[in-house]
Amino acid sequence: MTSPARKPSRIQTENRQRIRDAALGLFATHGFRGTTLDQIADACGMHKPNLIYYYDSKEAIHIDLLNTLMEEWLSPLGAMDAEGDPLEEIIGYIRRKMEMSRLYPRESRLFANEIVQGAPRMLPHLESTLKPLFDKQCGIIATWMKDGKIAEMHPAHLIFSIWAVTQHYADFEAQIAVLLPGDDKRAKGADQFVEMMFRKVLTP
Amino acid sequence: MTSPARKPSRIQTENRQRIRDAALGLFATHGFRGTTLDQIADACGMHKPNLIYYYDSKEAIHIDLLNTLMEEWLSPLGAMDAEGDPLEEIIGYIRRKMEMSRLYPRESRLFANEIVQGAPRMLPHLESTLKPLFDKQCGIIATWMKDGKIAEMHPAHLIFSIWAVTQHYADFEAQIAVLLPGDDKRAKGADQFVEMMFRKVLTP
DNA sequence: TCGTAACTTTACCAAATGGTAAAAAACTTG
DNA sequence: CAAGTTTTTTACCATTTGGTAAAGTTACGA
Repeated sequence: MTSPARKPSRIQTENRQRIRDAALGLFATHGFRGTTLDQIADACGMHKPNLIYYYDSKEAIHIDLLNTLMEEWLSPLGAMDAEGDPLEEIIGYIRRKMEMSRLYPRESRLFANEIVQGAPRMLPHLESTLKPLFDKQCGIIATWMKDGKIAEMHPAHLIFSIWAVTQHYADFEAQIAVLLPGDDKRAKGADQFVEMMFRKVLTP
Repeated sequence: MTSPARKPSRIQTENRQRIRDAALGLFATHGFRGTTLDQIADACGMHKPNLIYYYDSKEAIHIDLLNTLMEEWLSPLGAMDAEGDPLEEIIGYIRRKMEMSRLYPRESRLFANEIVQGAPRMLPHLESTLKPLFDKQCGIIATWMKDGKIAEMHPAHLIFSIWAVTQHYADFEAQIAVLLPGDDKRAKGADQFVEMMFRKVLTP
């Protein structure tokens, strides 16, 4: 009873992408319930029933977005290499996370919304995809610590604090913009601060 | 044209509180648009029109919540005392923030939702209430640094990182629960990690 | 180029939702 | 306890919203 699953046409690929791009911005700033199909249709210059032609439902768009983006969102974590220099591997990870916060704030906020609200559509994905990767990288970090390459601490909480600090700049940008106006050197100052902070924490 | 503004009756005070309490939990987990008046009415055992008797609109409930809670939410920041011991003042602040993350996760998520979505109903309040306090406390921290009591760094980014790390435990609890199961000693481990981390960062 | 499959548009619908009107009930106070 | 005020309930409404039906249009391979 499953559909033939033929290769999607050029138009299909393009339009699905247009929909995802429009939906990403809207879901990120208004949340799932706060975004309407009409808004998405407007934002990508399509008509509402056309959306449903490409996606079964509003929820299907949301789920597809989460699934599509999760992979690349997590890729920097997996890039931490057990063979590399411990301190530089972690600092490199932090730099990439800061860069992502700046380049992809929509993605950051999409996940922030989802998880703040209890991850109703992502919990299984967290279990199956994030958890194993997380455990593996925690293991690598633990080894580095045992070998005395970096200071000893709870690896999981270390990763939490990296996520918290780096993503904060994307997720809470509205607040930061009020408290630290004059956006010129804000990003640079943030980068420098965060790197200094974690270097200090990680140095044995 | 303003109403007489008589002292609210006992029933009024009680019922407004009931409404706020129910709405807090719902707004925190489903966001503003994701929460319906019917849900709030259900959660506090009242009928929908009764809510409107006490609050002009759904938005009025939300705004009242934000305004009511902002004060106590920020109070620990203001409690940092210029006369106290610098390191212990900041660590004390961090401890209070961790405690609040544990005791009042609903409040934390309410603000997280609001700010992730661009603070549509709170921007003026951030400008008028948070900004002055923030600037003042940044000044105190800067003085401590100049006096060599704690390590030198950008005070604003220091506060951001404290907010990020402490609130992360409330706002992203769903994710943390997946990645670090066995909730027994989680809170204690988090407290110890965060305190260790900032002590290290702040020590000159 | 012709026929068919893929895609788009128009018109529509049922349910959900924020809110109102007004009657009924409960409480307060002289 | 009676009169007036506050609070609660019932019935209702207009709009919004996710989604459908089906006709119309375009793209594309034989």
